[in-house]
Amino acid sequence: MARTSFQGEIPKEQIEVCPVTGTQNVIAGKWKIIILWHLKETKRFGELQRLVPGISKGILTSQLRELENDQMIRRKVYQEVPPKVEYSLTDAGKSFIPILESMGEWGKKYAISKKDVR
Amino acid sequence: MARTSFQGEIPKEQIEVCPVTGTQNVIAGKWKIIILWHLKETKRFGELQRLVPGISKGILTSQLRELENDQMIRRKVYQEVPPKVEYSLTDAGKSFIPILESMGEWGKKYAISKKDVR
DNA sequence: CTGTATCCTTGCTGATACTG
DNA sequence: CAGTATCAGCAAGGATACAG
Repeated sequence: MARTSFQGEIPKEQIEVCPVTGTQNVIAGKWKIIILWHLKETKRFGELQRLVPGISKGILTSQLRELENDQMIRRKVYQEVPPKVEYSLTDAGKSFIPILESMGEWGKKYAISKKDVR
Repeated sequence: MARTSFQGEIPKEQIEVCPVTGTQNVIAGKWKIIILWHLKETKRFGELQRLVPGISKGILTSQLRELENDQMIRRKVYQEVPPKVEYSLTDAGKSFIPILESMGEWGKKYAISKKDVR
């Protein structure tokens, strides 16, 4: 299968040169973009897991935690039994949605049917 | 150091749900965004290596090849001695620049000074 | 239901040496 | 100058079992 991943963090000097790097550091993570996409509407943990097929609870948790640390999403816990947790976008997260939309539009035009060529 | 990487490719089904995924598959790669950024102007291999501190020839080559396969950049070889190779953006690549600019703007506002918190 | 803890696997990154 | 080939290391992703 084609490789599209990356590992490690980009040095800070690069952020000066190319501010996009800072953004990249936030959205890097295999599922973060998809998660943000779905969180345009507030969703519960279980919903997210269902919406993102193939993701395990552990990974979903870690991605959510990182997004939370980056202040992209908010985590609201309802003290009930059974537990209920809702995730929603922060202002920063919301402000990123237009970029996701742009990326989606671009992807429809250019990124489809290019895979499996290598 | 904080982790921001990811590994593996996102399943195709997800592309239907979230077209951004296709875009993500193209720009994922530790240095691809920086490379595209610099390629707003045509550059030679050596220039790129100098502009992106810390990247090795091997990695730079592989990232360039993947971008080429994804038809984001064009590779022009001058049959000379010593060899000369120029890289430039394709139309698809150029059309992605505005998104990079948006990401840069967003990054300046939201992505700075959030690191090293985890 | 929503996690946490642990271990394992994958494969990208990066370095080095070599080539046209 | 612009690569290619090879190898090693390690971080991220993933699975499973357990917990509040």
